[in-house]
Amino acid sequence: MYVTSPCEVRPKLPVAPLASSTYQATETRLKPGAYLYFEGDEVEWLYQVTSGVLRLTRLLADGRRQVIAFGLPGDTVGFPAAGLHHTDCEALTDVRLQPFRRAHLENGEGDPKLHTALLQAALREISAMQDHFMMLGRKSATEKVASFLCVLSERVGENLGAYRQVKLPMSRSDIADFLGLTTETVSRTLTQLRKSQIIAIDSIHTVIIQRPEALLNLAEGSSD
Amino acid sequence: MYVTSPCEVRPKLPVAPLASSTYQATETRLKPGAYLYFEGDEVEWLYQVTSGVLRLTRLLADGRRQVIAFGLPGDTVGFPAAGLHHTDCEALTDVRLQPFRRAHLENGEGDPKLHTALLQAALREISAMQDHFMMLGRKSATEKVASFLCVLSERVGENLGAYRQVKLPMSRSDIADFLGLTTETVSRTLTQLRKSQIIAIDSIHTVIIQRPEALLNLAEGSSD
DNA sequence: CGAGACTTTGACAGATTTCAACACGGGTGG
DNA sequence: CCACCCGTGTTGAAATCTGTCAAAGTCTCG
Repeated sequence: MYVTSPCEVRPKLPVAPLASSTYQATETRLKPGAYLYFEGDEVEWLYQVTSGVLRLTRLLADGRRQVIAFGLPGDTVGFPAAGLHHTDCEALTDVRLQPFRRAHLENGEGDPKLHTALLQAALREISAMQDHFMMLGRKSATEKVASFLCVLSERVGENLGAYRQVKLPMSRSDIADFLGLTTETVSRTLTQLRKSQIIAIDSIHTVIIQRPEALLNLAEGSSD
Repeated sequence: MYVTSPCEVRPKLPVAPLASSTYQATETRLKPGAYLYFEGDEVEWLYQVTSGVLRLTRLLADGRRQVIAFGLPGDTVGFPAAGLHHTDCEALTDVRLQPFRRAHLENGEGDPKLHTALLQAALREISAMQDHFMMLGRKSATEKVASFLCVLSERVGENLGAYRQVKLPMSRSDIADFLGLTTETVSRTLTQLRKSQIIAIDSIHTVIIQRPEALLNLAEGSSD
C-alpha cells in the first residue's frame, strides 16, 4: 500500500486473486512479528496478501529507517531486483498469503495468465509508487497523515454505524517512517484531527473517521 | 534516474541496449522542450534513452509538481498502468530514444528476449524507486543535493583532469521538485557546497566535483 | 542590446524536529 | 488479584531547518 491521491482511488474490488488456486502452492501463514524475508535474500516466491498486514522496510547505514510500504489484502509483495529482495518484510498481524513462484513472473512458461497477472501487479506498483513520491516530497504533515488515513479507510476500513472504523496495526513510528515524519509529529497530528472532531481515537490502534469529507479535504491540501 | 544509495552504485555498464535493433522500430529523436507523452495518454510505446535527458513529472490539482524521475541514457521510461501513462515526459536536451512496442512488455509473443529485458527493467525500476523513498522521506536538504550530484556523476559525469564534470540540463526548480525541496534551498545548498570547495559551479548548468569523497560523505549523512 | 526568465541572496516566518518529561496500558511476577 | 515496570504514546518547550517573500543579479534569446 502506498499513499496515492485520494481523487484517483479506484473502484473497490473484492480482493482479486491473481489466479485460480489450482496452480499455486498452498497458503502461507505468519504470526505477528514473523519475518517473511529479509533484504538481500534470494527471491524464490512472490506473495499476494490474502488477509492481515505486512510491513516492508529498508534501513540506512546510520539506522534511519524508511517503511517502504504496508502490504494490505490484495497487495503483492516480493518483487525481485537482480534476483534479490530489497526490503525486510515483517507481519504486523496474523497474515495469510498466497505464494507464487518467482519463475511465474520472470518466465511465463507454464501459466501465461498468472505471468500476466504478476506483471500487471508490478506495473501497478510502479504507478502507485509514483503517487507516493508526490506525497513524500510535497505534502505537509497534516496532508500526509490525512492521506494515510483516507487510503487505509478505503482499503481496510469497516463501516461502524454512520462512521468508518480503521484499524492501525502498525506503531506510530511505523507510520512516521512511512510518511517521512517523526513519531511525535504523527501523534500531534492525530491529536489535532481528534480535537477537530474529524476523527476519534477509539484505542491506540483504532481510529474512527467521523467526517470523511473533511479528512479528504485535508488530504488534498484544501487549506485548513 | 532515481537517487539511490551511493553505497550500492552498481558497476558501470555501457548503456546496454535491451535488444538487438533487428526487431525494433527506428530510433526516435526529440528536441529540448518536446513532449514524448502526457499523463493520461494511452501507452503504445516504451522507450529506452540512448542519449540525452528526459524529465518525468506529475502534477497535483493545486499546481504543486513532483518530478518523478529523470530519464538518463540507459533508463527505460513509459511503463503503463492500466494501459495509460501516469506522468508527463519532456525532453530537456536533444534526446535519442529506442522505442519498443508496449505489447512486447505485456505479452512476450514474438520476442521473449525483449519481453524479459523490459520486465527486468520494470523490476529494476521498482527497486530504484524504493531507494528514492528513503531519500525523499529521510534525508536532509544537503544529503539530498549531494546524493543527487553523486548519482549524476556516476551516470553521466565526465572526467575533466583530476576532477569530474557533471552537466545539469534541468533547472533548479526541476531539481527542487525532484528532491522535494524549493529552488531557493537547492540554490543555497549548491552555494554552500561551492564555498566548502567540494564542488565548483562552472556555469549554471555545469558542476565540477572537486572532492568526490567529501560529497559522498555528505550524501550518506556523515554529519556536516 | 533589451526583456524576461531563471538564479542567487537575504531576512524572516513557520513547520517540523529535537529533547525531555509525563501518561498510559498491557504483561509479569509477587 | 494487584502492583510494578517497561515499552509505547502524548504533550510541552525550545531549537533548527526549510520555506516564504522580496530584491538584486545573471543569463539567454530574440
